[in-house]
Amino acid sequence: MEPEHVTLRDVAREAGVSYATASRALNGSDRTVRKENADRVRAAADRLGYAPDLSAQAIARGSSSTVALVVNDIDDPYFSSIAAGVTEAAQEAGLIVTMAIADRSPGLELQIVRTLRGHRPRAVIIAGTRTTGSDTHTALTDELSAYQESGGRVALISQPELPFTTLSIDNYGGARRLATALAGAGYRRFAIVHAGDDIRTSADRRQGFTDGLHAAGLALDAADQIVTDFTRAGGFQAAATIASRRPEAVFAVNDVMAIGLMSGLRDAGLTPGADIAVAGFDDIAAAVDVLPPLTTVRVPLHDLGRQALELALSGSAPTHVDIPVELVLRESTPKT
Amino acid sequence: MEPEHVTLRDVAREAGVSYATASRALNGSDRTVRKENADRVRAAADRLGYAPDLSAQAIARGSSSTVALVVNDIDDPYFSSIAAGVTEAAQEAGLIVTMAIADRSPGLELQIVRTLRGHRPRAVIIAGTRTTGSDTHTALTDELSAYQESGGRVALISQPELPFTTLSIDNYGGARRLATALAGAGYRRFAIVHAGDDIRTSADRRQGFTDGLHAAGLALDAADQIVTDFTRAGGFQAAATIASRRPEAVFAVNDVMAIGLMSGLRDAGLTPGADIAVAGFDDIAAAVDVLPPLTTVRVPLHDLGRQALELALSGSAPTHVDIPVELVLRESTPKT
DNA sequence: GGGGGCAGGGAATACGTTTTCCGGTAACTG
DNA sequence: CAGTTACCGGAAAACGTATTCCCTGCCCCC
Repeated sequence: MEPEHVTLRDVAREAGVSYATASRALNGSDRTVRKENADRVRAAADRLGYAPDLSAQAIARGSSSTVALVVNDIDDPYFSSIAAGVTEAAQEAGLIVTMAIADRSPGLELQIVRTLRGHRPRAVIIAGTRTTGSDTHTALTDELSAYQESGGRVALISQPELPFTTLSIDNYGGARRLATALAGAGYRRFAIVHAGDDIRTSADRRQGFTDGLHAAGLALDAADQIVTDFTRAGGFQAAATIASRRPEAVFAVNDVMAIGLMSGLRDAGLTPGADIAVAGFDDIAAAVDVLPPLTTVRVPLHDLGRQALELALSGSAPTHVDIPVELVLRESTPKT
Repeated sequence: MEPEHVTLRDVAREAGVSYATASRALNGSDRTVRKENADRVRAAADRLGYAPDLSAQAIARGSSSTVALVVNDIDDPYFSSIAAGVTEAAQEAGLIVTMAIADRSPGLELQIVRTLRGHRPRAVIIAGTRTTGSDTHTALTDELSAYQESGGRVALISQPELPFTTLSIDNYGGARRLATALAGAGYRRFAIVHAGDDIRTSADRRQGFTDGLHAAGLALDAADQIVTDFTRAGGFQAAATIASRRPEAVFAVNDVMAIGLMSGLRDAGLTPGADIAVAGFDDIAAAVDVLPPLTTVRVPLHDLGRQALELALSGSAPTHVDIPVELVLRESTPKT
């Protein structure tokens, strides 16, 4: 009924050799095995449908063949692009990805890292929304340090305040250049839709944008800085306030918020791109399919995921890599 | 320098008990251990930063705490929504998800399933694009059968021709009802943008749609059935042909294709919803953010992922579950 | 006070691999 | 032809945990 797992022993018996020989024949060992025996073993393995137990391999070899990935929300294109890059690179390296979703909760993130550590992954990649100053902050640092000291690799995405290898998106610079460009295009009265400053990414982008405006001699009223959720729904909700303030241009600190905002504005009777300019950040795939196409700042998310894994696997000392971004002007911010 | 992993033995020594006792104290065992000892063990574990080696646990217990998930492209909202549902349910069950990306290649999918089997996951969920009649088809069936017979659970999404637990989206019925609705709205000349019939999902939706048209007394010229890739790019490319044929309404067999098509049409000087109606299938999040909002057929992707995992874990005999879909008429197909 | 039960601790074994060590055979070298 | 390699097979240890089995000591009951 339940044919217990076919094990290396079974293969060896079937092939008429010791299981040491079988082991050597089936995976790359430095020891060579006579061709005839090797063939017999492989044939037996095929016949029996043998698949090596990766847990047993991991424990015997002392290192597993997995990498751990923590994201906030796999259904958000920002994270799914990163995940795609990480997974792609992992598969090329013959590694398997274990993925966990932190649901934007630092507590959950910490708990996840704890659990994942039990897998003894070769590397752990965290693409979270680091919130500054929380108490779980140091707990996470401790956990990752312990992991790193026992030989694990860590790479973080956009959390430069932690003492690990980090890939930093140029959030500040990108937002600042965006502000400069919009001011140059003739816009004068702005609003910004952002999340709480405890979310680093949001805070940096907001700061970059306002600094860019200042440099152009423009200021931003507090009432025109609308704080909401870091999601599409957040952007959508902000539309009501924006509609009542009627700025000439709005910067939403990421594309999903910007897209939600555009839908919300339309519901309020305003046409994005005509009545009001809208810009976002990230250049997710959907940015080019909304109408009007969204002005944004391109972040090479897919590559970012790739690089994060490659950097982690390379095993270099903790380092910081700056990921350049690129301004992408589209019709949502027409020249005035 | 490299403090080797702290193991159960270390914890036991630190706590002054045998490691059998430590093992019993740290995870739920049927055996009870004196409270004083249990506390000492837990304290020691905390102090040393002990995390149980899940591989070792898996091999000792004979069952791991992971589930395997295979998707075609995590960066596609269809799959990322499913993945979100699967992962959510897995985390609630205390399980960890290992994810692999098959990149729409049956061969790769097979290879992945082989590798994943080595993890001895509690369940494997496959959300692929089953292509009918390929030679890897039976190889995959064999592989999954072997896995299932050794105690594993399998759940597939929309691949009803395989002898495993399957969640079938009502692709045919949804597309057929869509056709009926569009015909009822007054459209007469149609086109379909679809993928090759080797992709079951595409074939079923195409068939449902044309059958629906037939029932309404309408027919579809072969030249109005455009075959292209099952992706946004595929839809985009199809726009040129559509623009030259100028049907009144186009059905793209999924939303990402429909959205690509809309962008392509616009580039060709046609306004979707005004010059030409467009409908898709899936109701991905972006469907409501494009302009005009996309008429589509809603598939509860997130729930689908959840159910797939729950069904697999429940361990019932292989069964087929029908996932109902819902027509969602939006402005991309205005009443004529 | 003696016997039976039971709670709980520890030694040892099992899990499925890899890898070290040992031994034997065949092929070279001088 | 003897001695040294090179090659290769097998026995056994190791990895970190769960679990079985045994043993001790205590409590309870008659």
